Amino acid sequence: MADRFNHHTADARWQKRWDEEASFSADRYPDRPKSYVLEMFPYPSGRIHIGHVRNYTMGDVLARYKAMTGHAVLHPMGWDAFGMPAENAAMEKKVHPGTWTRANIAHMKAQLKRIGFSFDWSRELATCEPEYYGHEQALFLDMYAAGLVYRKESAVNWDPVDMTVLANEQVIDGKGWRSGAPVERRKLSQWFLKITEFADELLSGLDDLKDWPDKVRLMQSNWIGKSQGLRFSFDLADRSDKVEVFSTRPDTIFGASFVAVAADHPIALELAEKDAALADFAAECRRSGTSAAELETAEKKGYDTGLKAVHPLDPEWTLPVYVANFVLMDYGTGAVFGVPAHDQRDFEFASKYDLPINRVVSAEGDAGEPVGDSAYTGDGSIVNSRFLDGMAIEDAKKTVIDRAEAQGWGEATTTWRLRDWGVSRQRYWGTPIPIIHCDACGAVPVPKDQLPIVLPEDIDFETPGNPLDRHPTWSRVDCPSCGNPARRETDTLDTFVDSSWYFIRFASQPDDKPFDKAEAESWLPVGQYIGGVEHAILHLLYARFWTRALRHIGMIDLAEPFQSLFTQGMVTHQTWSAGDGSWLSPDEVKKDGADWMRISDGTPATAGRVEKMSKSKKNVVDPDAIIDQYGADAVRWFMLSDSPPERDLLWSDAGIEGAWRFVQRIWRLVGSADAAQGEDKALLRKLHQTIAGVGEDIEALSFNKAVAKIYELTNAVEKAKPSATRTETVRTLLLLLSPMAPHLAEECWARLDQDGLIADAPWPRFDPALLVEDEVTVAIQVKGKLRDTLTVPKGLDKDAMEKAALASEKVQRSIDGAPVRKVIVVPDRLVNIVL
RNA sequence: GCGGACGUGGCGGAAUGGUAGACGCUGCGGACUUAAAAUCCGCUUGCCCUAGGCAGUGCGGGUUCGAGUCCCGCCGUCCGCACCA
Repeated sequence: MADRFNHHTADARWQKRWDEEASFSADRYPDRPKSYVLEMFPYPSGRIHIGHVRNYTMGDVLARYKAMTGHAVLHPMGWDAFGMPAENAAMEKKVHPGTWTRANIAHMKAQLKRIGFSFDWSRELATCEPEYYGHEQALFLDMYAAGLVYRKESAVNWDPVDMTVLANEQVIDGKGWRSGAPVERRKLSQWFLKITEFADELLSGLDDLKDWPDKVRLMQSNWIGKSQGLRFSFDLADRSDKVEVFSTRPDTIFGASFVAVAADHPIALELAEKDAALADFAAECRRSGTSAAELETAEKKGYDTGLKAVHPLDPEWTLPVYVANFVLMDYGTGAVFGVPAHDQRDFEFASKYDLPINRVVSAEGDAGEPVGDSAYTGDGSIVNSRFLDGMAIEDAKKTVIDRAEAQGWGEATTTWRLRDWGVSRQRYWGTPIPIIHCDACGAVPVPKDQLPIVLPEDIDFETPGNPLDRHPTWSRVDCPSCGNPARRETDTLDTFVDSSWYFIRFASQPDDKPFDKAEAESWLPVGQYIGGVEHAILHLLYARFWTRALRHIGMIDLAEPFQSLFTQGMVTHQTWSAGDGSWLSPDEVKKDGADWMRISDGTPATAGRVEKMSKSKKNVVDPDAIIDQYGADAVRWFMLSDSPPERDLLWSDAGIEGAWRFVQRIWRLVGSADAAQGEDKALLRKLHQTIAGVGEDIEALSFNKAVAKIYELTNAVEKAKPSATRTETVRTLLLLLSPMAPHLAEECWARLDQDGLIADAPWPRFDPALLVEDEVTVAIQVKGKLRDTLTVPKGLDKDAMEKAALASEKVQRSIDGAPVRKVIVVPDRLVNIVL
């Protein structure tokens, strides 16, 4: 028997066995309780990276554990295969997006197989195939019929040189990433899903998601942004029309010092026709991207229209009306009133244009003096506000709203930060929207029997813009309604639509419909969903909405798709750079004494910060190379060790080598097993404590703690003398680590002549009676400082503990004759003597 | 700018308000070896260093018999911000 675990032969041997026996088929045990374990499916970018490995290893441990604890497990894998990178590759490498994507999928699938994940590959899917997106088109049409889909004008980033729509990430410092031309905001007619109709239930539904991280629920709640406020109109002096605004702070209405409208507000547009300077300013406002981060970090600018708005509570009081770049027509009413003393953005604006800063909320204990160099946004009571003076903020809000409603100039309104979901993309590599535009009939849904609407293959990426739009024949069709020549919709769907229901298709994949209701419901909701925290809002909110929309149209009886959510951290790595500032990859550098040098020419290299692994910084490691060298199990083990899974994991060579050593240690330990007799009580207790602890830790996804416990048990076995207990402990240890290091466990299991696959073995049981220790070590403190520890029988009563503590010589020395004022005793824990 | 999180030895981290540093890594010393690798044993928060003591969980306050943990205020880092996925 070799004295080393040979991962080259063992990994492949057991992967083949699992395949042959369909060990991970979801249909294998139809009578068992069902468990659905899902990791967020990857975008097929070309190669698996370590972040994927970490994500799927966590899911795999849970899936294997669930199988061992008697569940039928659905653990599928697929590909989020539509999206921009394929189009970029098409432009740069002159390869068709489909060819590129499918080649990437084949490569990445082979990579995943080498790691031994327990995926049921028979359910694999790729969103770029008509077998998937055709069903998505059917669902879109059902939602259209149910009134959940509509069209409206909405702004996009427009590159005037490339004549193309840009994604936010393609806008760099306000310029197109390829052309370098300043980006403009341009309005296009686009398709929207009515997610706002579900805003209330998406918000209240968060309360039921008890197994989601609080931070994700809070982020979603803030994103949905329900707020109660006052909607009212300012009369305009010398004009007959009004400006309608909404405010969540009507209590500060006497602190208002200006009104601001969006550059696209009807009043701004009208005035700009006669005011060239305003027209210039509005054009400048439009010369920026559409992203919120960009708009809100831009310098606040405004243009005084000369109009005056009349204060609703004082006809003598007028406010200047500005056009401002931070007010957007898409949000609320496209107009706001500014209260500089109590809103930081308004404060900056007022400071710049020399507008009054009237304090109307005073903090506890101040007299309401003017605010200093920033707005006051805290709690307090109302001042300088006539009939509101002295009220608390909430009372003042209610008073103003009541008066507005009584006097008829405004009304209480609930508004949402959440906006409807714009799903139109002016791109080729996405799901075609199954709509036909007819001059006579308008937008006509494609009849379902004509689905799928398949993307044309003969496209060209030589000229920028949407290839579907430029295709000579694809969009030319007859109207399904009147038969006259008409035109296909050439926008495709946001890829977030694809990922909003893939977890349902995994559970049920008939040919003739998106999924079978009963079969899907038998698996859903997903028991445990695992993915990156970067998806905390958009993907997860869209998937929650889509599921509710499916329920709304009667497709599935389910509100929440993901019962439990876990967001894992990133994988980070040291960075290195050369003298000229360019990044160096880990295999381009080596240690030179205390410093680093470049291997190629011996010039010094600088070790930089630890950062998220990324191609651009070259601090990536290639899973293939690592698996070749150390084997799948060492990589898996390292992914689970040390770092808590929700935090970032630092990749290091020392770490993976440590994991590899552990694999070999287990191999040697199994080789040392013998047929000795006799019981080892201490080891038996340790074993049962470990069985209980590891099970708990895996269920809580605290893999690093489970790993630490397995290390402790391994240490204990190695030190133990031969006994029947020791032999049994080695065998059980294999079961405990089999979800994490399955190839090693199978190989050792066979080496011990155990029957069958360890993947099919049941999880070991523990005896609760064996978990309890007879003796405990208690801390003895004097004035809160540790002075001694005592070992006492478990459950010793308080008086006896106090007596034992006072009997300690070290304690008496610390007390030094001072009178004891009080003694605090926590049974089985500590004694604190207070002087 | 707005929203959310995180911060503990040389490093990753552990710790129901109750012995801070489990477990792993690194480093140092030792055993084995002709030698090396592998393996095994010991030490590894800092300071004063003798039994022992003092300080210590990003910084500054507070609550408590007792705070890494709870509260208030800072600083730093990371994630998201609706067309990256």
